[in-house]
Amino acid sequence: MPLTSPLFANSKKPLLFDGLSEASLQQLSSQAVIQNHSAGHLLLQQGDTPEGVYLVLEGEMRTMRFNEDGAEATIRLLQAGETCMEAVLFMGGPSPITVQALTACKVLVIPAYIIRNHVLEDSRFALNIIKIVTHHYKNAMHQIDAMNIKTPLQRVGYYFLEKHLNAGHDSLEFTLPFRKQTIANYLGITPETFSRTLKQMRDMGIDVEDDVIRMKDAYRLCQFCDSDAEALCSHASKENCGHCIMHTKK
Amino acid sequence: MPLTSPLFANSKKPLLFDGLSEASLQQLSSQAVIQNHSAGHLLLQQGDTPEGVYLVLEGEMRTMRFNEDGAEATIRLLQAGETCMEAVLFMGGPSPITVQALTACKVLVIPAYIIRNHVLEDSRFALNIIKIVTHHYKNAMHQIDAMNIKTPLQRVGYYFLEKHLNAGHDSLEFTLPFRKQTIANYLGITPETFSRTLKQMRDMGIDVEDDVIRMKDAYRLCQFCDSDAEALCSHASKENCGHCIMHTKK
DNA sequence: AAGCCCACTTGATCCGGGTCAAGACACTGA
DNA sequence: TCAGTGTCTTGACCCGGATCAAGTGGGCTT
Repeated sequence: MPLTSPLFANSKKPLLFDGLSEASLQQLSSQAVIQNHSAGHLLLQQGDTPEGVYLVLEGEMRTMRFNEDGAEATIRLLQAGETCMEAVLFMGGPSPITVQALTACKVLVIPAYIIRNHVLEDSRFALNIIKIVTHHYKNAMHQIDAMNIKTPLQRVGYYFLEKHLNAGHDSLEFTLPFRKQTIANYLGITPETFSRTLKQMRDMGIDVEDDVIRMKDAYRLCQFCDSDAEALCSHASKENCGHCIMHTKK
Repeated sequence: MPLTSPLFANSKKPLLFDGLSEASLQQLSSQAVIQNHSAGHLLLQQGDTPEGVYLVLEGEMRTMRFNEDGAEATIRLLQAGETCMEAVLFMGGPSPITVQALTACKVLVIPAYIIRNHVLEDSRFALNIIKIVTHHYKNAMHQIDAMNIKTPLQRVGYYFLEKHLNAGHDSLEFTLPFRKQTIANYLGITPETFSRTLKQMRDMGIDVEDDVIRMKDAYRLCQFCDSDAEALCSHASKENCGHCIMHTKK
């Protein structure tokens, strides 16, 4: 299963492989296999030994944690082109997370021992792993303070702001990448509360029609900005944009 | 500032330096400096560019995130021998976290460029970084599901279980490593709720006297176990310990 | 077209943890 | 010895989001 094949036609090349030599890619892909899973299937459960890194080729997946009493917390939501379990392979011990297919999925599995060996052999690959894990960690920190100190409106607002910046600051429209109840769980709120929060959004000039979000102007989400989002904002460099909460507070 | 000096007399050698050659340690320490900070001082604020990795030599620190309205969420609590900012250096962009001295502190600072270069030169160092960051990430995931799905009693119980396993399963006593309000904030609850939760603990045979926790027997915390804690439990290998919730549920 | 399913919305109620306020207790220093 | 200070505890109240329940509407099958 050569990684040079047009596997990533529909998505950008995974960061995991960024800047690697052909030989390096060969070695990584030598033992990789493709799996197909149906919606809802659990690829790996909390407590299991992880078999390797999963790269989503098609479909949607999520990583999560289960409670004894059945409650669940979503850690990450993955789309095609994204990987998971890179971090878990280096934690030692059983997997702290469960991996679930949200829709029918096609995934590429790179065995654990290949990954672990390759880190020591290719320093660029090691750097890629570090970058990916730190990125996940950053998101996790956002989740933590969201749960801790933010109201549902702020959580949804920040989530929207990320999607908005991702679509380009000047686009007044973006689409929710997952089902609403999936996003709600990721944000640590119930679908009911999410729905009620969307109503508040409408009162703030942010129109919600099914999964399409339309803003009256590009600054409607500025009140949810923080220093991390600001770093992604194309208007932030203009010294004082006059909108962003980062600039208006004294 | 040679890292081979008796800097770590009071604590175990940091994982960051584990298995490194003398030459490698030399290179890392060549530009390192020692700083002293008083209690409450902010070594680095959200949005700043991180200067390097902080290694706590003496005292206590924490990493956290601030809200616009002043609320704060603790990400990590650090004691002597622990490091922070390794992850942030590889995230790109400004620091998403604030670093604060909880008590008077002595810290060793290793400049960012030294760390970033060294990852590419010493694969063992890269592996250490990966292990540290994944470990932080694992803790972050625990925090996320704790905020999401656990009651205060469960959060405190799990925190206690970790400390208990850390002190050795057969020790019936352990000490809270930080002030109660500090731990409360880390767990995402108020000091009042933490205090009330401790009262519930007493009813469950777990005595709390100031910062010393005494259990009637070694199995009082088993109900808070999960697959991650189980991996650290010396009694888990006995097929079915008959206490742990992991074994008693069908 | 009818019936069903599913995602989402809306309404009504409830309760857990936050908030505010006061009290208990240890430690400090004059 | 006795204020003064800070941490922790306890009590009373309140509110926001979870929960439970019902309603809406689109898409599917038969």
